[in-house]
Amino acid sequence: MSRPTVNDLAKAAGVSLATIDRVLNSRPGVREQTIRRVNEAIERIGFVRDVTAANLARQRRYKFAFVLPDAPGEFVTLLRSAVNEAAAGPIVDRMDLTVATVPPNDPHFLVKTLRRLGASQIDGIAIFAPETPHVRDEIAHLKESGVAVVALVSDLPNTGRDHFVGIDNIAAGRTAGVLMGRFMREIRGSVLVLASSMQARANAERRLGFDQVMATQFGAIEVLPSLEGHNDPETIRRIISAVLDSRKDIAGIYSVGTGNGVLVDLLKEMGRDQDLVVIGHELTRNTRRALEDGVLDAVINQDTGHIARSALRVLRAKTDGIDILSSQERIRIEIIIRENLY
Amino acid sequence: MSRPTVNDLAKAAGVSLATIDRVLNSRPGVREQTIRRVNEAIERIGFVRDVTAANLARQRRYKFAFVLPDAPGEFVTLLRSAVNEAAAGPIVDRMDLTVATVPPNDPHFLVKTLRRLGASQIDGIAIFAPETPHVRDEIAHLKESGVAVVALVSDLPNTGRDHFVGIDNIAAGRTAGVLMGRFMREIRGSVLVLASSMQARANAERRLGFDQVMATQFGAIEVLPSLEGHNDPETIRRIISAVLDSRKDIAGIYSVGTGNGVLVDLLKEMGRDQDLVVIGHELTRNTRRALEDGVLDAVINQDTGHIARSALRVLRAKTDGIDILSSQERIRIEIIIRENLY
DNA sequence: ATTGACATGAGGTACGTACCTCATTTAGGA
DNA sequence: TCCTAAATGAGGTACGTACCTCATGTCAAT
Repeated sequence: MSRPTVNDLAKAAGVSLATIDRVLNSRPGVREQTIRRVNEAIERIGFVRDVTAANLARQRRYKFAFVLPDAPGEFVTLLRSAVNEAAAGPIVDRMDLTVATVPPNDPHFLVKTLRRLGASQIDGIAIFAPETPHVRDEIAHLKESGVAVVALVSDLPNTGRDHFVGIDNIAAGRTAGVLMGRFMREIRGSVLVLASSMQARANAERRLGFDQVMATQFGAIEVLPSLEGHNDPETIRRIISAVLDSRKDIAGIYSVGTGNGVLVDLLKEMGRDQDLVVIGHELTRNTRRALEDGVLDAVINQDTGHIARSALRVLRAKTDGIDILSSQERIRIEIIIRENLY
Repeated sequence: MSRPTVNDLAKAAGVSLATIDRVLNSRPGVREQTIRRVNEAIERIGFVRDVTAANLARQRRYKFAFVLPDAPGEFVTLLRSAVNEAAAGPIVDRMDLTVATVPPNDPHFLVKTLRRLGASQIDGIAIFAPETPHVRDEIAHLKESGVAVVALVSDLPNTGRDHFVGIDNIAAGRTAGVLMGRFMREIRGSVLVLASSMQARANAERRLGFDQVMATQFGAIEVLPSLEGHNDPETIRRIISAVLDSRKDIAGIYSVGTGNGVLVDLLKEMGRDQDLVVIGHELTRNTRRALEDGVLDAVINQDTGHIARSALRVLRAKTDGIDILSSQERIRIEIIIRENLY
């Protein structure tokens, strides 16, 4: 009934408390056969370390860091806010949390930041950055030092990171594609695709998923080549209005990334805010308003609050060597329309 | 920098540790002015009780119970599974969790169950049951005894419960309505509405939301009176096929509750599995398969895992007298199609 | 049998807080 | 001023575990 303690475990293994401590904390000076005996007793009586008591005894502070890009996009701002909100809640009990910002296209600076963090007795790092060979190497070093590493939003699949907290962007693009095709009354015409830059892996994956669905399920709709707005309002205005002016068959717009404020304003000015199917990503202040105004028909969202909390839970679990609850840590591809806004 | 302890607080308030203990734990024998002095010191130095250290000292076990209906529906089965899964995870540290089952239409048995739980030194109860005057009274008693009460899935708005963990079913119905209208290529014809029973408050609310949207945004679509299947496969088959046979203008089906297995099978048998827009609720094994097969076009879901964990977090927070993180505890109205299945 | 190195045990203190007992102080009334 | 009741302080033990020191035991080699 009651939870077995280290005293129970010592009795069960036939050793002293000091030996239990040595085995549990991998201290030197214990024979293999004694270690085996203790581990068997752990299985036998179902001993589970009381992590909160241990943290009290050792005055444990978990040192975690988020490494976020210093990018102009709204999503990063939202993510930073979410990290700050999580930092003010119960999840950070006994945690020291650092947020490090790196320029988005400077792998050298990123590596330097990771190195600095690695040298500061950090327990875990959540990284939102693209994968490069140097990043891969640095993460390998972190792993060797026993630092827990979580890839945030954008996976780092070849780095040996402990966990990925984010969505499958191909599936997100597919989701957008299905909604685009289903929301159109007639399967004809063309769809304009807007992205900040197709260099970003997430954007490329979303476009790929979108194309898959449009080609297989809505073949009579032509998906136009991606227009790159580079987060520049004037560029976005120029390229979008040029296409809308020259092609009369545009039936929908898929905005692959963030930065939807300019797009929404432009559609309103052109009087095209109610006749196109417009689908974007990420629930920001701009996309919220656009959903409410009916300019945006749906937003494919990943909840930054869930992402921030999940990263912290995973980092803590990895540091403590305990299991995570998979269903809790699976970030959803959320479809948001006006009626289910939250 | 470091977190103030009870020793720091004693110094700051100019009293002994024993007095601090008396004030913090509301023990008798402390003058009002001393209490005031301690509370001012708490504000001044930002003392926050270390709940985990206190729990260790007092060998605290939280005693929580879920009161669930013994109903034949899949959703309750899913919810029970979710509670069991949560019970196997880290969230139940120092918790004793009980699941009590009550017949769905027996308020008397429910009240008896609540009374029994209330008499067992329970700290908190999560209740999935309809609100009746007797239930209201019993919850009032529980509240008087300091028991935390969370309404689960179906709100108990006039009971003084501490928190509601669930979705707004009117908004869920509206969401279904928007998808129904948007997924139709032509705004005409009629929609068949299937419910287990319209007596259930959730079902009535969903139907209300659905009607609101259909009437205001898709007025040329006729929404038929609800058909009540009473969770009986034969009844469901009979009433659905009768309508589908007699009316050739049926363009969509809205299934308000659960129990979609029979509906899906029948549509397949009748060869109507690909030409209707079919929208249902709750992500169950049946609706998953139906989404994958293309019989169901969308499912409006509330994540039972999130609900179970949220209830436990809220009950624990209420018992400890600390704040909850609102954004974490807001249950989403999820739109699930095949591409964003999880 | 003796010695030395390694393994293990015993006992103590610490973490922040709860809770208990008994001694001391304080405040108010006669 | 004295007495009494109430308020407060002082000190100790407990929770489960970490971590330290030093004493004791074990084993292998000489």
